[in-house]
Order: sequence, then C-alpha cells, then structure tokens
Amino acid sequence: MANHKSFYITTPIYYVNDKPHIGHAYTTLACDVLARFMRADGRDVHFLTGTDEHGQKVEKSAAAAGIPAKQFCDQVSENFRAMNRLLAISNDDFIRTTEPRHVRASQAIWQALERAGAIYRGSYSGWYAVRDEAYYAEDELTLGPDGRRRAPSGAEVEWVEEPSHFFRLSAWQDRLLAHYAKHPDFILPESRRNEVISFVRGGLKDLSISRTSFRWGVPVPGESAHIMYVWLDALTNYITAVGYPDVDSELYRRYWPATVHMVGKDIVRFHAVYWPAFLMAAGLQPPARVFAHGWWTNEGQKMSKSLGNVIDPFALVDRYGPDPVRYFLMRDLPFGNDGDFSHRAMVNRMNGDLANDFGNLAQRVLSLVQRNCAGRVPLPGVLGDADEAMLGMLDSLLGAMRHSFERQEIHVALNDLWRVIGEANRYVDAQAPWTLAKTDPLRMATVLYVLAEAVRNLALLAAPVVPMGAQRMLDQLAVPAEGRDFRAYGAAGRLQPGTPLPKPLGVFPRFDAKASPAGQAAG
RNA sequence: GGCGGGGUAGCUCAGCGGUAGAGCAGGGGAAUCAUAAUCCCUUGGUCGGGGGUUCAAAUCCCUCCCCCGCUACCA
Repeated sequence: MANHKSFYITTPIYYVNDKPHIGHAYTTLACDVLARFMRADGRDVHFLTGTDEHGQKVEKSAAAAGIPAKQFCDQVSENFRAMNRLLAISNDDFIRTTEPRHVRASQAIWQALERAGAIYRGSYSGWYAVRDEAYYAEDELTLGPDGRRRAPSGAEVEWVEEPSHFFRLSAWQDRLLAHYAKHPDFILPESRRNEVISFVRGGLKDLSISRTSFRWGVPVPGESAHIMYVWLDALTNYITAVGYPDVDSELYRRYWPATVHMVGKDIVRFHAVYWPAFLMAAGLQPPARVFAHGWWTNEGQKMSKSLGNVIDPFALVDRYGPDPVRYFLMRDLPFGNDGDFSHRAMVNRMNGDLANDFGNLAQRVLSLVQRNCAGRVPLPGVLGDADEAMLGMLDSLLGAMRHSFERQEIHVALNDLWRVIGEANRYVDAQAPWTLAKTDPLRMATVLYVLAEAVRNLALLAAPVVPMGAQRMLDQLAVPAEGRDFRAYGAAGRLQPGTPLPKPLGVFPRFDAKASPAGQAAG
C-alpha cells in the first residue's frame, strides 16, 4: 500500500507511430511540474512516462520502412526521449511496452483476470474498413446507391468476424459507479467526471481484448495466435513500471496505487472506466486519480495534419527557449481547459511575466546588492512593518501553492506566485533602496536583505515550472545545492549575511523579434 | 435527440444573493535601482435575450438563443 508521502504520477504512453507534438509535450510537462514540486516538498516521487509500441499500425509502418518492428520502435521511441531532454523532463523511469518486464506484467494481469473468471472466448465482428484499418458502428455507415456500405471516410467496409477474448466489463457498472461516488476526486476536472458517470450509467458492454489479425503485440498466455489488444496491454504499463506482478516488491508497495494518471481528454474513458475495472477484476487497487487536461489550438485553429498546423515542440523550444515554453503552457489557461497557442500570447507571457516581472525583479535587486553591499549578502537590521509584511506574504505562499498543486490547479498556483512577485516589485518601489543608499545605508541593507530573501524564495517556488531560470537565480544568490528544496523555504533557509555573490546576469531575456522573425509560424 | 459544461470589460478569466472584479491590452502620470524594465492613477461592461422569486440577482427559478464536450472498442 502506497503511503501518504509517496507520489506516483504518470503520463500516458505515447504511440510511437506519431511524431511528438505539443499535446505530448503538454501532458508530460504538466506531470513534470507536479513531480518537481512534490519532490522539492519532500514527497517520495515516482514519475513515469514512456512509449506504446504495439499494434497493427506499428507493424505496418515497420514493414513499409523495411526494418524489423523492434528496430523501428527503437528509432521512433527515441524521438520522445529527445523531446523529454529538450523540455528538461525529470521522469524517473521511461517504459516501453516492448520491454520484457512489460510483456511479463501484461501476461500476468491477463492470467489474473482469467483466474477471476473475468475473461471469456467469443468472436468479434463488425463492419471493417481495410483502408482505414478500423471498425465502424452500423449507424456511422452510409449506404451508397450501389448497395455498398461506406465509412465516414468514404472507405468501403465489409463484415468481418474474428475469434476474440472478451473482458466482462458489463459486470462492473455498479461497482464503478459506487467507486466514483465514494471517491469524488477520482476523475478531475468535474466536467469529465460527469461525462464518465453518464457514460457508465448508460450501460457497459463487454470489451474485446484480443486480436488475431496481426502479430505485433503481447501474446495471450497459452494462446499465442491471439495478441492482447491495445488498451489492456497499454494500460498495464502503469503497474509494470512498479514491479507488477511482484506485488510484494519494494516499488509496488511504495507506489501503487498511483497518485495521478495524467491524460488528455480523449482517453479519459480508458483510464476512468476500463482501467479501474481491469484492476479491480484482477484484485488490484485502482489509481487514486485520473486527471484529464484539454487540447491546444494554434492561433485559434484546430490542429491537424491535413491543415499542416500541428505545433512541433522542437521548433517551439528552439524559438522561445524551454523555460518560456514551459511557463506559457502551464500558465496561460486554467489547467484542464482547452487553450489556444498564439505567438502574441506566448510573447506577452514571456516578456510580461518572465522578463519584466520576475527576471527584472531579480536583476534590479541583485544589481543593487552588488553595487551597494560590496557584492555580499547584506546584514539586516531590525525589521519594520513593511518588511514583516513582505516576508509574511512569502511565508504563506508555499502553503497556498501546496494546496493548489494537490488538486493539479497549476494555474492557480502560478497566479498566486506571480501575485507575490508583484508585491515584491511594489516593495522595491515603496522602499526605494537607491535613495536609502544615500540617506540611510543601514535601512537600505535591511531592505535589500528582505528583497534577496524574496528572490530566493520565489525562485524556489518557481523552480518546478522554470527550472533553468530559477536555478540561475539561486546560483546568483550563492544558495548551496542542499538549500534548493522546500526544507529551506522561509525562515529555515535564510541567506547568510556576508556571503559573497557573483556578478548578476540577466535571467529570462525578453523575446527579441529581430532575433526570431515574428511573422514566422511557430510550428 | 439525451446528458453535461459554458455565454461577465478589446483579450483570457474570477465572482455564484447585498448596488460589477483581476491580469493583459488602451490612456495619463511618477520614479530612474533594473532586461526602455517598475510603480501609481485611469478609460472601458444595461454580467447572451426575455420573464419570474426577493427588500435586494452575474449570482435562485422558468423560457428562448448561441458555443463546446460526451453519447464504446479511435494512442
């Protein structure tokens, strides 16, 4: 049983047949921010991401490329690891469904389901379009004048039937509804929870969980003509990574059930309906939460391959830098909602929030210290009301952000953080240390000490979102490595007066249109 | 069609019974430590339309209009 200090967070495993796009980056990024925050806060974090490498499409793409499927996966899976490096993702593990540990876990959960009587043999049939490699429901089809049925895509369909194993999902309707009722936060945001509940209330059909039409996948134990079908194989990755089927293993006991499965809104059902049903049927605990985030549009347009406007995270980071991209994606919309990416909004955030508000705050404070305190942390005198108020706002900020992050309200946490950054800028202006330098050097030292503390604490809290810039700020305050988590927050980690500081350098540069033409598309 | 969410300042959104708020954008001013950054003041909304309940409604009820999501095997 996972203890309350542990925090196991996962991204979906990404289908290797796809190129990494902003949606993948976004999901992973949200997990990274949460994982970094929790780690800094002393939680025992396990952050998992990876790639889904099975299925007919992969099999075909590999064949088309003329290479073995495994080799194909090795190549394309690497694209996702490259994306992670690019965005400074701090995952603890990267799982691939082609790994032996995962084949073992998938077959083990299959056998557990079989023992529980949750699986039976039958046959899967439906209207299949060879061209689309997909099944369609009767009501999606149109009957042409030639008497042939066609899919919405225009592809001709034919009635096919193949033997298959089924999972008794229909038996889980009441237990799932009871689970949702008992755990109101199992699915967030609430609107997604409503959708799932209404879906389950509508009745559940048994689920086909094996296929014989392709080979690239996990063989069904004892029946290798059958391949485990996508979702059972894919979802199992979350327990593979913590050691399943060794439920007594150190990892499993520490981290299962998962704290949060982060998913896009398109795959909520698989995570909030099928997955808990699989787990409960296998005698395992369901995860504590499934959080579904929204989708991005690009300059108001839906992104699609045919429109050619899919945002490439590599191009994005190349243009704006990793910290600004991370910040923008986490800040510009309520987490859970859909958002729109635009160059204008991106630059507004980058320049307004990062460069002007935060970067410039650090720069002006550090420059004042450098020039007026001989480049050392000043020695504060007695604190006045304004000083206490400033430090007090900082002290209460950690608790507020903790509360928001607990519910994945990343935007609320950032809003709170930037409100205090604003307070710090106002404090600078109100105290005018540049004037005190001439009239009251002792008072100036106190003000600059409070401000240096403000920058230190703000950098600690900003680090999960903008790790590179925050670390550079802490470097400039000569904060030692062991002083960079929340144990050092507030009074516990005050700067030592007299500590020599390096020359300040700008953090969070403004976006320069000349260096990167504004007219150029981001994607 | 059914279920759910939403329509509040130019933009993104908060407020959800007590005579309209924030950030950004726009306008004016102050300051000059700083990445021409910062700070202060300010223009701007009959809170989608209509009806009702109430001493009092973005806030509750009814109705209409519009937008979005879900409505099963698609990563």
